Amino acid sequence: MIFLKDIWLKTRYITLYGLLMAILVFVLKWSQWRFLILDNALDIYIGLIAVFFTILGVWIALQLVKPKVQTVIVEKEIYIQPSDDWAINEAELKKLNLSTREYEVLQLLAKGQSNAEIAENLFLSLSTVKTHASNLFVKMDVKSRAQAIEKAKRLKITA
Amino acid sequence: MIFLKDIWLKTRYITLYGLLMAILVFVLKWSQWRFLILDNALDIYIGLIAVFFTILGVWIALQLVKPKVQTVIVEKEIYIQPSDDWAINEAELKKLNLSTREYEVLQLLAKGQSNAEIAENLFLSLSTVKTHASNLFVKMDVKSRAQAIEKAKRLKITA
DNA sequence: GGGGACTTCATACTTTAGTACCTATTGTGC
DNA sequence: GCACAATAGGTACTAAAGTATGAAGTCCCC
Repeated sequence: MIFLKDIWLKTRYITLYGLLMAILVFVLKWSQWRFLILDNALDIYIGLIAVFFTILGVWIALQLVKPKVQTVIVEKEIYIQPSDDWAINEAELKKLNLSTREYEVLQLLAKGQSNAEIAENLFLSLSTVKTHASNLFVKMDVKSRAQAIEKAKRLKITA
Repeated sequence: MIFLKDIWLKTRYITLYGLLMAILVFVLKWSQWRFLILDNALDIYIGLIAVFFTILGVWIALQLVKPKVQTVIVEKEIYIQPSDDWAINEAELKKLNLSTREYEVLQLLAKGQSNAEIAENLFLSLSTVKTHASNLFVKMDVKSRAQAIEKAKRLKITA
């Protein structure tokens, strides 16, 4: 049913337009006899159609117009330590023998993110993040994320 | 002349629309004779008008409608080199306006200690440590000890 | 001497974190 | 093909962390 709803949402305007056209054709077919009798009324007839379809066109356009996206850039101060000693990094990192995913989790964890936030950022479930974090703590020989952050910062193994 | 130009700019769409209508009426008046002969062609005639005015409506709407503006705020990170590595410490610390006890708690917290451990080290109850920590987080504008540690290390306000 | 901070502690509660254990899939190397 | 590591995810539980609110004492300053 979700599938059908999706199609409806994507094609609703076209569908509505089609239906309107169909109804209109029917109305015209039925009403043209009256107008053919009152031959002089053709101008009015045409005028009404013109107005109607103009309004319809305006309406369609209003529905379809894509909102323009205006980007506002807000400056945000970020303090970062000037990288002087920049090598211990690799050596200590290898010792820990972390897997790719574990390291990725550590990166975000060391930025102070919660498990839920990490899960969102890495497109993982909360369970998986917890599993990775738990394994990470064992490998790093720490007992909490707080200690993990402290150690990561101390060993300079964070990006 | 500027005055005239101003009026033109403000009313150009309406004027153009009026002109188009006038031309159309003329064309219709002239052409209806032919269509009245080919009576069966009325449907096609109506159809063409419908399509034409729909398109016209869309065009008018696109010209007149103010674009929907959707504002997206993007944070631009500006990396600031903390001036001289080992003095910001004091400056940043003062900004936070921490009390003595809060700062002591922060010290241990930033070493990765749990609330219980901090309580032991400072001879406080767990409640008190939690209270200090909570107030600390407010002053530091963070939401968890993880963020507090990260920020403390980044600002270099730990002993 | 009263108001305002800081400090200490408590209770009650909600939310995260963390652990343990299990299933399942996908590459990689032997 | 199969073992193995890595990845992803689930349930169920316990343990911390964090919030809210209130109470009480100390110290200092106007």
